[in-house]
Amino acid sequence: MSKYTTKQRRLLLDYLQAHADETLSARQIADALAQSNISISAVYRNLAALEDEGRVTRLTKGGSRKVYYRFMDADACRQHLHLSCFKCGRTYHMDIPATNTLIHTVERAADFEVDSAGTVLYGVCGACKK
Amino acid sequence: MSKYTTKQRRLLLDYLQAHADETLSARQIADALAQSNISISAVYRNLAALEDEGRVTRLTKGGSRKVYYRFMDADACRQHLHLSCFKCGRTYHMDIPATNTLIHTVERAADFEVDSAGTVLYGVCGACKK
DNA sequence: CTAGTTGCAAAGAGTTTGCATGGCG
DNA sequence: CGCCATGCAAACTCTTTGCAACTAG
Repeated sequence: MSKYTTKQRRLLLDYLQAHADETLSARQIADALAQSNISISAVYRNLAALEDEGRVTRLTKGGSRKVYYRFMDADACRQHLHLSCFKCGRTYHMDIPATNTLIHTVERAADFEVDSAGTVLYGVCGACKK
Repeated sequence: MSKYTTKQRRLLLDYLQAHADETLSARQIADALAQSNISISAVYRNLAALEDEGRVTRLTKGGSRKVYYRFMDADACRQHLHLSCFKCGRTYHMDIPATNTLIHTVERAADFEVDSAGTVLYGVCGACKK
C-alpha cells in the first residue's frame, strides 16, 4: 500500500506511537502535527494505509458517530481485548486470562467467533470512576 | 422528549420492532418507509428521541464510520451482552449466566466498569462461518 | 386552540478525490 | 529520472437546523 517513507508518514506514525493509549481523531492528529506542515489529506491517506497494514486501528466510542484511531502493536494487540474509557478515552490492554475465558465461553455457548482485535469493551475506568 | 404520537413516529417504531435483529442505517429506514411519506429529517429526529428514551440503540460496526440503529427491548437488553455479525449484520442477544460472571471477573481484574448495554462483541456468527 | 412535529431546503461537519507539484529511492 | 505521495480545493455523504405549515390532544 505504501512504498515510500515520507516525512509526513514518519511523523504520523511517531505521533501515534507516542500516544498509543489514547484514541485520536483525524482532526486531533492533524492539529497536533500542524506545525510540521501536514495536510489533513495526508493524515487521512496515511491513516487509511496504516490501517490496511494493521498498524493502526479505527474505532468508535459506543454509538458515537465520531471515528478515532489508535496505534496498534502488531503482535501484542491481537492477543487481547481492549477496554476503552468513555470519559478519558484511554485504552487499556487486557492481558488477563479472564478475558480469554470470556471469549471462549461466548464462542462455545453462542456459536459465534469473536474477533478480539475488532471488539472493544466500553465503560469507565477506575481512575475516572472515583 | 416526545409528547405527541405522530403517524411517522408510529411507523418508525413499528419498522424497528419488526427488524429488531438487524442493524439499520438512517437511510435504510427512510427508504423502507419512503412509501409512507416520512422525511429523512423526521427519521433522524425520531431516532434521536427514541435513543434518549432508551428504546433504540445506536452502534457502529467495528471501526466503520457508518452509524446503525437497532430496536432495544427496554428490560431484556440491559441485562445481557450483544453479539454482532460482521457479515450478515444480525444481532444476537446473549442470555448466558456465565457471561455476567466473566464480565465481573474482568471488571475486578482490570478495575474497569463495563457498560454492557453500550458494548458489542463483533465477529462472525455460526451461520456465516460455514 | 396551542404546542409539538413535519417537510423542505440550506447549512454543517467530516472525509474523499482530482490534479498539478514535489520528493523518495 | 520515474513513480508515489502531498497539498489544495472542490466534491461528497451524512446529519443537523431554521422556519413556515400542519396536526395531535
